[in-house]
Parts: sequence; C-alpha cells; structure tokens
Amino acid sequence: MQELIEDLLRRALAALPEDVVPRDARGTGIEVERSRDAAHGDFASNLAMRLAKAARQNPRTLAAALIAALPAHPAIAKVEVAGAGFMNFFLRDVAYHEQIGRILAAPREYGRSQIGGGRAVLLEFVSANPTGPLHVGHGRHAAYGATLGNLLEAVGFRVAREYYVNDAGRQMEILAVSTWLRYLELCGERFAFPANGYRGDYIASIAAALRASVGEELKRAAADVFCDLPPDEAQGGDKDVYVDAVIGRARTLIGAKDLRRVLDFALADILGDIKDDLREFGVEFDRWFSERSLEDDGSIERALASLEKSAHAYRKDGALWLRSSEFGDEKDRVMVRENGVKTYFAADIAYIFDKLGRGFEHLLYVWGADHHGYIARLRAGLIALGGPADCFEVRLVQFVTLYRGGEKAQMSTRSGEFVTLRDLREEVGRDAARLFYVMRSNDQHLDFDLELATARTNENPVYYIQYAHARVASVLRQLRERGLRHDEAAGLAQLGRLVEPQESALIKRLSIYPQILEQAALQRAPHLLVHHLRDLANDFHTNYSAHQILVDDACLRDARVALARAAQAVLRNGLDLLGVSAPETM
RNA sequence: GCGCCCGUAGCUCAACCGGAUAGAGCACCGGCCUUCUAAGCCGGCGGUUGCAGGUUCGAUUCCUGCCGGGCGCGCCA
Repeated sequence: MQELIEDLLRRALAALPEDVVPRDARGTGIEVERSRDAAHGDFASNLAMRLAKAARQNPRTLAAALIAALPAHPAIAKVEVAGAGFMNFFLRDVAYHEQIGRILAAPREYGRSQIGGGRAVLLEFVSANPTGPLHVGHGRHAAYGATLGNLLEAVGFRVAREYYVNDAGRQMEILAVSTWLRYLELCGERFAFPANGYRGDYIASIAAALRASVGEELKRAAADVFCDLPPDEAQGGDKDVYVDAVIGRARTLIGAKDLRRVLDFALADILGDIKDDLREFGVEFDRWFSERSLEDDGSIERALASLEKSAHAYRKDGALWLRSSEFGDEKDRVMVRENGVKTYFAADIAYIFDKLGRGFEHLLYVWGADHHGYIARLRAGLIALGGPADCFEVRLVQFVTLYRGGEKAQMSTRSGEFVTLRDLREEVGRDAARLFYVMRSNDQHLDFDLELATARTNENPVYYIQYAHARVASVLRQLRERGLRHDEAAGLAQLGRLVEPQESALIKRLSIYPQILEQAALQRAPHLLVHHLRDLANDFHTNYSAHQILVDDACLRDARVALARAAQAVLRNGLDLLGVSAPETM
C-alpha cells in the first residue's frame, strides 16, 4: 500500500511542469508513512514540505498541485491537503478487506516477508558462563534473543542461534576446585572454603553426585591440601592468589587428569541444567559452541597465525598483541600473555574467524550492558581478520531489577542467594516471563514486578492479549453449539457489511501487522510487537463489547466471524513469535 | 578523567530512526453484566519531553554544553 502511494506520488511529481518544480529540486526522496491520527487519513506524505524550499513555493499550494496531478486509483478514496502542507491519503475499505482474506488463507504466513533476502545471520545470545544456573538477567537475554531470532526469520533472514560455552580458562578451574572441596567436606574433611570459590548450593549437589559416582577415590586430607598456602582474603591476603594456589595444590594431589575429571563432571551437570532450563523456557539453540574446542582443534593458533601474517599482530614485552587501535579500539589488546597463556580475547577472535569461515554474512551478538566496553575491541578483531565492519552488530540488554511488590530482590552469582531463571519461571510461568522480558526496549532498564506478572487483570498484558484470543475461541465454540456454520467465503464477500467504527479500527490494525514485524525485526525491537498485540487486543475487546458477533443475520454474522477469526489468527501468529502460548480457554 | 546507555503524566513505559493536538497501562474519579467469558468495555483527570543553547519549514528524536541515574575502562574472566 505504502509502495503504491509512493509510486503514485512519483508519477504526480514527474507530471508537474518545470516552472512549478524545477528539475534540480526533484531529488528529494519520496516519504510516505502511516498516519498516527485517523483524522489524518490512512497514509500521509510530507513531499510538498520537503520540496517547498527548493521550488520556492508555498507547501500547501505545492501539495494541491501534486494532488491534482495524482493518477486516480481504485483503492484511494480521497487525498487532502492538511496542516503545514501534508498530503493525507484516505483509503477505501476494500483496500483493507483483501488483507482479511490473506490472513484467513494462510494465518501462519501472514506478516512474513523476504526483505532479509535469505542473508545468513549468526545470532549469539545468552552464552552465560557454565559456572552456575542461569539467573533472571540471563532470562532477559534468552527471551530477547529467541524472539529476535523468530522475527528475523519471519522477515526472510536465515538465522543460526548459538550459545558460546566458556568451558575453558581459569573460571572453570575455580569451578573444579570448588566442587572438589565440597566433595572433601562430604568425605568428612573440615576447612575454610576459599573466598573466591563458588559457594552456591548447587556446587554441593554436584559434589554429592560426584561422591556417589567415584566414592572416596579423590579424597585427600585437608591438612595436605591447605598446608603452606598463602593467606586467603580473610587473613589479609589476595583471594585470587589464594584460589590459584589451591588449584595448584589440587593438581599436585589428585593429578591434572583427575582434576579435569572433576571439572568435566561439574561442567556437564551445570550445562545440562542450563540446557534444560532454556528448553523449558522455549529457547532453542542450533549449536552449543565450545570455547575449549577452539583450542583443541587449533582454531586459535590458526587465527593468531593469520593475524601475524597480515601484520595486525605483533610481539611486545613477551606478549602477542592485536593492533586493535588501528581499527577503532582505544588501545591495542593482548591475545597471548607473557606467560604463554591465551586471553579470552584470543578465543573470541578465533570464534569470529570460525563464524566467518562458515559463511555467515552478519554476526549479531546479544550482550549484557556491562560488556559494552568490549564492543570496540571485538569489532577491531573482526576487521583485522578481514571481515566487513558493518557485518558486526551488538545489541546490549540492560539490567533486570526484580520487585516483589515494593521489595527489591538482589542477586549475586557468588553468594549463592541469587534468583534463578528457574525460580522466576516457577513463580510467574513461562508465558508471563517471556512477554515481560521483551515488553520493554532492550536498552531500557527493566523493572520486573513478580506480583504484576501473575496479576489477572487488564494491568497484565499477558492475560489481556491471551484473553482476546480465548474470547474468539469461545465465540467459535458458541457458534458450533448453536448448530450454526460459518461460511468463510460468504464472510469474506460480505466484509463490506462491517461498517462500524470499531470494526474498521480492528481491520486497519490487522492490516499493518506485516509492517510491524518488519520494523520490529529491522530495529531489533521485539517490544514493538508486544505493543502492537496489546493494541490489537484492545481493538478486539472494544469491538467485542460494542457489537454482537453471533447475530441472526447470517451474512453479517459470517462477515463478523471472519473478522474475529482473522484477529485471533494474528494474535496467535504474534504470540508464537514471542514464545507465548495462545490459549483456547481461560 | 574518558567511553557507552538512560532521563517523557504521581508510577511503569511508547512514540513507525525529523512531522500534525506527545500516546498506553496502573493509580484516582464516574458509568456499563436477564445478550457471544466483566481476566472486559466507555468517559474523565493528569505534560515547559532533566536544563540551556544550536541546526531545521518543523526537534521527545539530530549537534554542543551542563545536571542527574546506571554500567564499563587489566598481560581478569
């Protein structure tokens, strides 16, 4: 529709004589947008105002001239000059009616498009360290990433969803030693737990499972573990130095191989939990990409070699650096430390190398807002590897603050007292959690009110939207119970009978759904879909309250049922994209 | 100190990447159930878009400077 009007305007402009609009003033692009206010028609263009200056004409006169030159079209009822020089287009209802037919013919396809052109996008999200269960912040990443993936697919991108598993590095060693120490406690040993160890209850559970699996094979005396170690934090020492010393001691006592066994045991447990958690949340990944695999299969070495070859990497002070400052980063970054240990950054670069090597044209990351300082350096890494800078995109997700009524719930991964995603799901349910997480713009802090999420009122958008869907289902049940049949073809043919203002508002709302999907996908803004579904539900409820659907007049009834079914179909279509269920009864 | 995000009704948030009279929900006030689900509908109240400049026919949106809040600035992960 928008394209049609743009085309008509283009032809009108071309038809204007040279003395009205000089040729060199016609460069302005043609913009047509939906009118916000029904009084301003269906679509509006600011073309006259944009041309006014160069053409040295009053915008309103210019608009009138353009309208006079506009070719007639059956879908357009009238065009008016308004305000400072807007041209407002009023459409005939028939222009919308065909949309209803389209919705009913293929409900699940409605709104889908091919603007993505099949471009291959690698969407990486959540990627939380497997050192403990997911918490409520990760839940927002999961909901946002999953919905974004659905939206991108809906508008024609090929999307691969990946979770980068940080299963290498020091954090993993701390996880291993934390598990081992809890295991020793279960074997009867007594000692002070390191300040920097993971203290959550889940560690003790894993330790118990470990003991059930290996018995006392890995037991060592606490006295042997803790003799001659530097002081921990509580003794005025450095907790990092201390925990590293404990790791070293563990390796000495049980051997690197068995420490790795403990690590893998804990990792498998936690990662399994994360996978279950996300699956139950309706969030699926195509691939769980292991960081460790990058080291094991030589990917990191290859990426580093490639960088050295192209002179984007250099050695200084015994370390290997990336010349990232040449690609927009504020300074160069270390990839291999003086002691020979590779940094996280080296692995991240190798991962990019791998992604590009697999043919992805666009790399989309969802990160926590606290990682924003990492964007410049990773983009620099990508450019150094030869990737086009504009294929790198990061969307930051701001923090979540939980409220229970007026109370704030705090979380911390180390204290073990955080609120997990699983806790949240159990309390408010999957539907409310999925929708609440994406209800706000991702770059807006989210206040998640647990009480609101379970409230069964208008205040709660989850129920409000679902209720509209269920109401249609209920009407359709009534229809059957009364022994009536719905003639869809007749209904579509009779859409002209839907002349009530509430009906036409609903019809128009349904017809802009494809544009909403496109916008939400391209702007990476799932919240636009939520707002639209809320507005759609509102239009439905309003119409439902104003006009009986199951009237005696069969023709009118068929038309109204067709409209109700179309509304239901679009609600379901949108809820599917959000990962929220569309119930038949409530 | 530098960088990123945010600041809109009493509260929580929108505003179609520069458009017209800045919109919803909650809260508050007043109406609507012998008719398809009242988890609903209708009406009312509520604004100097943090402040000051600038660009523009036109600014919540873009630029500059302040103020306030959040986050980040390691050969950490």
